[in-house]
Amino acid sequence: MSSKTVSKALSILDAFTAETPSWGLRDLARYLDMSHTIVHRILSTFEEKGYVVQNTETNKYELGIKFMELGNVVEENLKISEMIQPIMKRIALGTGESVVLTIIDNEEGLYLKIVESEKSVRFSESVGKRSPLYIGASHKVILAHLPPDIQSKIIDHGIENKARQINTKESFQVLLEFIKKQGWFYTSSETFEEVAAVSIPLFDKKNNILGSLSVAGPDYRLTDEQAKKILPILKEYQENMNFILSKVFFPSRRNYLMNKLS
Amino acid sequence: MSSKTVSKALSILDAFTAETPSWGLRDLARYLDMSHTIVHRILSTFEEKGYVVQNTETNKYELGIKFMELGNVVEENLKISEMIQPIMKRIALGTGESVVLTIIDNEEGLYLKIVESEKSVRFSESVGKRSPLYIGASHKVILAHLPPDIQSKIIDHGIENKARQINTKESFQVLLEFIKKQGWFYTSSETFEEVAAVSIPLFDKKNNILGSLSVAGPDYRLTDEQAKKILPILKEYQENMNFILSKVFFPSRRNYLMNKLS
DNA sequence: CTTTGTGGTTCGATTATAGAACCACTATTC
DNA sequence: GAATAGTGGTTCTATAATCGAACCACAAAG
Repeated sequence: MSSKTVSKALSILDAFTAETPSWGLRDLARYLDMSHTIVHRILSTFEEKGYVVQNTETNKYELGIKFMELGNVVEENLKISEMIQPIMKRIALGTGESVVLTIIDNEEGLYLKIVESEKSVRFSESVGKRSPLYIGASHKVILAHLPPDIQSKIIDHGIENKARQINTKESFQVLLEFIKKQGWFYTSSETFEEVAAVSIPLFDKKNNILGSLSVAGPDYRLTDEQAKKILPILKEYQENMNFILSKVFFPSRRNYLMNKLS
Repeated sequence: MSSKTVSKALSILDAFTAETPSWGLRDLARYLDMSHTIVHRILSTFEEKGYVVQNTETNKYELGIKFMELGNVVEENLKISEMIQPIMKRIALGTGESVVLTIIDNEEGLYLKIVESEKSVRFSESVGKRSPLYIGASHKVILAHLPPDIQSKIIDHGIENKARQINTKESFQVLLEFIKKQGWFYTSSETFEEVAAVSIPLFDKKNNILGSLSVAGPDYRLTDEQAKKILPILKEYQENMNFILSKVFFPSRRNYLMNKLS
């Protein structure tokens, strides 16, 4: 059994995103289809505890610095910066492009870490963004290694939302099979316009898919041919990343998706 | 009025720190002096919403990746990385030492951002750590610019906790006055053993203290004399930082401390 | 100066919560 | 190997916290 009140409180938190980082009380209540009274009470509690601040000029509510703290607790716990950063940095220097670590989290792909290239024109996106698994090389490479029943569910979801990446379910499944066999994938202008990426999958010790490692850059520079040249550099660090991620991602995290789908 | 249930839920979150990032159910309940039933119900809710994960091997609970996302929402909202990072990087390169941005948040000092030096021996601490305002250059420089009544309250708090930095209230107040007049401060082995730091205060447009900017390094390298050489580099960027932080920190954040103390 | 919008508050009827007592399980003790 | 003490997890009802219609006070717009 779970707590209704806490659940509502967390739904309120979920409303704060990079796109909508500040909310007026009544706006937020309408968006969540809740009474403004309860939203107000919960926000007051968050504010009391330092989790939310109210802009005194606009009266709008925003997430507090507390979340940076807690985010850091998670990051430290995962030891991401310590172990993975140096590898990603090396790949960024070796390829001259930005390097992206994507993981699978709750049916979606999540940019966990990005190390940017030194070049003035480079792929630069914000960590923490989620998107469905049928879009982009970094995500497709993950989807290709998921069990068929979960694949099927996610593809159906894509078809429902009329994803332009999917023609027919069958052709998409053939594509995924190809990606799985090839062991890497290249896309151009899928998730982001004019951005291309090469991705390889990352696994745990038992060969369960964990996420992917990608090199991303402007499509005029990161062409199909250039991607093939970059591939060996990526693959050079694949086992190393697998090893670290296996240690860092406890079974709990790995199974999270599976639990949700069962 | 605030919600008791949500308040309890947030107290549970507060228990997850860099030092204690994972908790067993009953341990946590004991620590919080709550019934394990309610802790369990709240944790289940957090888990359902992806805010907490349970390690399937140890059964212990940990904060979920969600907090990295929300932490990022806050960071994007504050535009810290975009605007402040380049300045701190320049100072780090110019001085060869790590650069620390500290802000005042709810009676305490909070390391908001650290750009590390390139040297192999360098000051390296985790962002998000809090400590009382009477310890260390970066914090004292903030305390020196707070209103007398708040200063007094914080010093009393330090005396209660037998802080070794404070001899008598009077002598400490004299020191703070000196720091305020001088406009900067240097300490060695205060917050961290063998670590020295030079700090300058940062203000908003109305000259309210917002935080401090520090250069920190090993005390054998960052001596008193070296600090004086570094000072001009720090001061060079002071107004620039003031300007950016004033824009970035809404009055809500600035007044947070004051509201709490009133 | 009425209307419609804020954010914030009040209070009683309703409903979700609290927590003792309970499993099922594991590890340790004697 | 029976007894004990520890896990995490669940059940159930008296009770206490929550919900939300109706209410401010205020601001902007018509």
